[in-house]
Amino acid sequence: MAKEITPRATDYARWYTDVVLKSQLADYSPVKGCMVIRPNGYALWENIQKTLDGMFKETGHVNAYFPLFIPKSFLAKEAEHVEGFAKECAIVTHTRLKATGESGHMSVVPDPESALEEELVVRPTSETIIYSMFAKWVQSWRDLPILLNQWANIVRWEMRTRLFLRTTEFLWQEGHTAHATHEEAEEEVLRILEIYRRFAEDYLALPVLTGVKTEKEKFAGALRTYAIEALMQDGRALQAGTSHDLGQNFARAFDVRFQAASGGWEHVWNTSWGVSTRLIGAVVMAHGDDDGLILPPRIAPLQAVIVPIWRNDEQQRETVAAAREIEGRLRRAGVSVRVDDRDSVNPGFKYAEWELRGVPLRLELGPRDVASGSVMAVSRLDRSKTPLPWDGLGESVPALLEAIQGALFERARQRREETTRGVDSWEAFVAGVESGGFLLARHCGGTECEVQIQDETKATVRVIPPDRPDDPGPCVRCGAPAAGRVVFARAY
RNA sequence: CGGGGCGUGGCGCAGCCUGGUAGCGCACCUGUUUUGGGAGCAGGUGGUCGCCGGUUCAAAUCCGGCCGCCCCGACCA
Repeated sequence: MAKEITPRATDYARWYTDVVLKSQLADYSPVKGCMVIRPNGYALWENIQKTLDGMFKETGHVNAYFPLFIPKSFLAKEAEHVEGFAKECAIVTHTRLKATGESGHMSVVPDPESALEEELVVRPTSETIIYSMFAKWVQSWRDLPILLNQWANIVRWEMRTRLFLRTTEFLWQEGHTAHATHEEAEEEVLRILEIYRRFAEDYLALPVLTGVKTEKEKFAGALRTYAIEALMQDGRALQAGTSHDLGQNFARAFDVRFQAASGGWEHVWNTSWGVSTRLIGAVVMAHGDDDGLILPPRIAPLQAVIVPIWRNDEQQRETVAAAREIEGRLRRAGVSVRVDDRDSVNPGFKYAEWELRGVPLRLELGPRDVASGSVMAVSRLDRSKTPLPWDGLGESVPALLEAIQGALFERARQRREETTRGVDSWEAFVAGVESGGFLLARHCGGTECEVQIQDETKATVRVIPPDRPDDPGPCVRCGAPAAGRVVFARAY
């Protein structure tokens, strides 16, 4: 049929692209590297936003909005930050176009008269512009902490892009805070990391490892970067969220100072943290199958679809009426549900279409079910069927949805457990990288050695686990003494 | 930036080598029979063949130039 999806086993990358396009999460745009997030995809993002936004607000954060354009000079103020982002900034040089050419061959070019005195960078991230404002707003220790978040779009001119996982423009949230002490900032960074972990696991059903990034992998300008790392079905890791302890690096660059209770002037301690629309890609890759998306019920825009089935006009009236009645009950029970009563396609087509879109639960309602006062619930996970009596649907359906949520997480967790293992020799390491998954290996901590490993195997240190047990031994690559193990994998 | 592939109805492709009425599948429209796993039959709509130029009586096809996109690598959430 027209909706064929490349099987995962044939070509995982193509499978991913097929699923994203065919389930109508997104489409390619006329501009290279950019994508259109279609209603199916945007609804997912809205659910992600709603939940995370609530978690941020519960922990005292407030939303604000800073401009898209940043003075070019700002990017140069923090040494490591320039290094990290200079190569991928879009830059605005003119403020208007002018028409050229003759009729029939008209074109537009930047009007040389309108060249900007100071060119503007389209934000690749907002530390610089936000901390320039903090400098203005902070005077006293009483002004701290500042706990801000913004929902925004940003632009990073990457060389190679992939739907949701890496696009030129993407949507994200970026939290930015300022604190009086390093301890307080570090607490904040860990609080957010925990929010990310909880969100990934409890809502996206994505088991994640948390930990610290190495010097090589940390955010440009940070003292230290924490991250959550998820594992995709093909055995590659995906960084799903980061939380940075920025120390006083930006505070010094932008002169964000406050007068302490003791009277002296001190620089603030900043943190920044973010997750992006990449999370949608993570959900697709972690849970989907050869029939399409599988969405975790807690963030699925549509949790259940009711498919009435009929053979004649009378049955059609009967089953559709019953479907509407059930739809009403489920809505009152807080379930996101709709009836698919289209007469233009047959039930089999509807099954395939809703499976492609990842709706967790299908409720089939034919004459037999109407006669018995029940519906046939079919799980998107494994197509297992459960007949449910109409009485009690307000409880049985939410219970089934929760069961699917749990099973989805458990399945992903098992996949990770099965492909997470310790390796001690370089041979085992190389072979392990090839077969995918997380490798627990000793590493000396040297950046050069880490680069060497990446060059040779494409694997990188994903995280250094927190509170890792002492497990001294030789570095898996260079043999130098290592205190313990870190997590390696090939990553997206 | 390096390597590979591709631009032909909405989508996926054939035709190009060897120039001569633009074709197939899906989708779409109409009718009809269907409807518990992607329906059958009949009839239909829709294309300046990526763009510019050249050769020729004649170009989707041959030649030159340009543009764009996708995939693989280095950079990255």
